[in-house]
Amino acid sequence: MDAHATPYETTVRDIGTYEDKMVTLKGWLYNKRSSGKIMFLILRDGTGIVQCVVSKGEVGEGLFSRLDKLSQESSLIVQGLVRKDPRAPGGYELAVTECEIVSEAFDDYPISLKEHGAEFLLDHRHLWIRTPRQRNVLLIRSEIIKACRDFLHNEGFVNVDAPIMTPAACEGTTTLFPVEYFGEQAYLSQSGQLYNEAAIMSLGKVYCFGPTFRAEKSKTRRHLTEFWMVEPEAAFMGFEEMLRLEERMVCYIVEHILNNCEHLLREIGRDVERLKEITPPFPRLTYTEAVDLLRRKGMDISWGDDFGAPHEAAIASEYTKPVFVAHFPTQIKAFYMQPDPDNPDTVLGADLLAPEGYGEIIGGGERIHDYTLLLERIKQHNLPMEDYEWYLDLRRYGSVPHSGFGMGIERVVAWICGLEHVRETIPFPRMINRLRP
RNA sequence: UCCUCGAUAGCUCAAUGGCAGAGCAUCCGGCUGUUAACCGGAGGGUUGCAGGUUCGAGUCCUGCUCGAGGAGCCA
Repeated sequence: MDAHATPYETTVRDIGTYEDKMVTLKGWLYNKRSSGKIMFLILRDGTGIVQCVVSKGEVGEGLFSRLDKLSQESSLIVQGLVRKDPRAPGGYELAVTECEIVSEAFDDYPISLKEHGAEFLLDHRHLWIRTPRQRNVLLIRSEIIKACRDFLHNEGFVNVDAPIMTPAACEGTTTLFPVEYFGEQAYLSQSGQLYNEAAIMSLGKVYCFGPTFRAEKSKTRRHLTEFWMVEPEAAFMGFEEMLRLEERMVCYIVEHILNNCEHLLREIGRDVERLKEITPPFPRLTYTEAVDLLRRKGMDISWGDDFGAPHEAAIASEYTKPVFVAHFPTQIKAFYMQPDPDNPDTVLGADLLAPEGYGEIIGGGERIHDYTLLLERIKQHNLPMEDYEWYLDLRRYGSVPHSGFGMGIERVVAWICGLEHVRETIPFPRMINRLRP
């Protein structure tokens, strides 16, 4: 192939299929290493990173010196010959014949290839996401979301989306973000569950997938104020059936990521062998068994206490797979939880705790379907009756047993990627003291 | 809201109460196979803010601001 042939337009990902052919690549200058007469431009294009070799003899004095002055993150259209070379990272490199500088970047690009602190990186999140590691995490997030949707559609679930602006608390527990709504007080949604319960009476099996908002002043590596949740809900689905659905869904996601993103995981240093152990069935504990386990481990907890983060961590550390903790005491759970017929002091609710210290990734359960009992619980919890009339309608007109759960996407991404903090799992994290960029 | 820790060059960090420094980045120069390239040179500072102790404070004390980790709450 001679250098004057019309080049193929391609991407770094596919460059191997164009060995010894002329191609053009469009991207950004990630790094540059330069010698007197030979220069290495490290180009990234969104699909990968490739080394472009520029020799003064090949491109001439003029282009060589212009490229030699090029600043980090300048945008380029590079033309050259694809060569296989063991010295090149990735195995292939581009022998540059021509290069068009699309836009020369200012020479003070803040993200260097050296280490930076969390605050600095978050202040520059709009640029930080260009780095290979952040790109990989966002790609894996995208694939996890795709896997959730594929799985649920394969299982016959219909996507219905719940409103973001709502008149009242879903559970009346966590702090909500207030929004002024034409003179009325509204709140950003903290869950789509109640609306899902309406939708299943129309469609049978549904899920919503959207952002949720909690104004809690949490300052931990597991919390965001704006996070994404997938919430499946199904009519006639019992508690046991729901647990098996959760198990299949988590395994499907992990399998999808191992099949499609294993190289991305390895690049960011994830031990993929730990993920290969994620197969059904998941271990199960009742709340009562979990309390016994914690007491045997010397922790100070009594039956009826809610679990804190250290308790969850202690339970999860006993297993290499996610573990269900089920049948919590009624008094520490939400008003809509269905009592366990075998033990009315507990509910048909379960949390799924991820391994390796990532904590709760799913919370769910069977909902109360009896009108009288639900009415009683709404009164017990002092919830504003007028806001729940429509919810009670669902029990007045053809109520059926039903169950559902919510899975926090960022926590799943953090677990699968093996990240220290959920702030890296979402393009632009919102936290207690971070609204920008 | 509480507990713990921190804040020094654009970035990451060092400096026994005694001259404010290094690496990277930037700019200038050198180098034909670099791998977070390397070598030489230059510029770059209200040590978070306000007080205090001291002959002398980046360093010690008080208050404040901002941040990090954790708790509570949760997915």
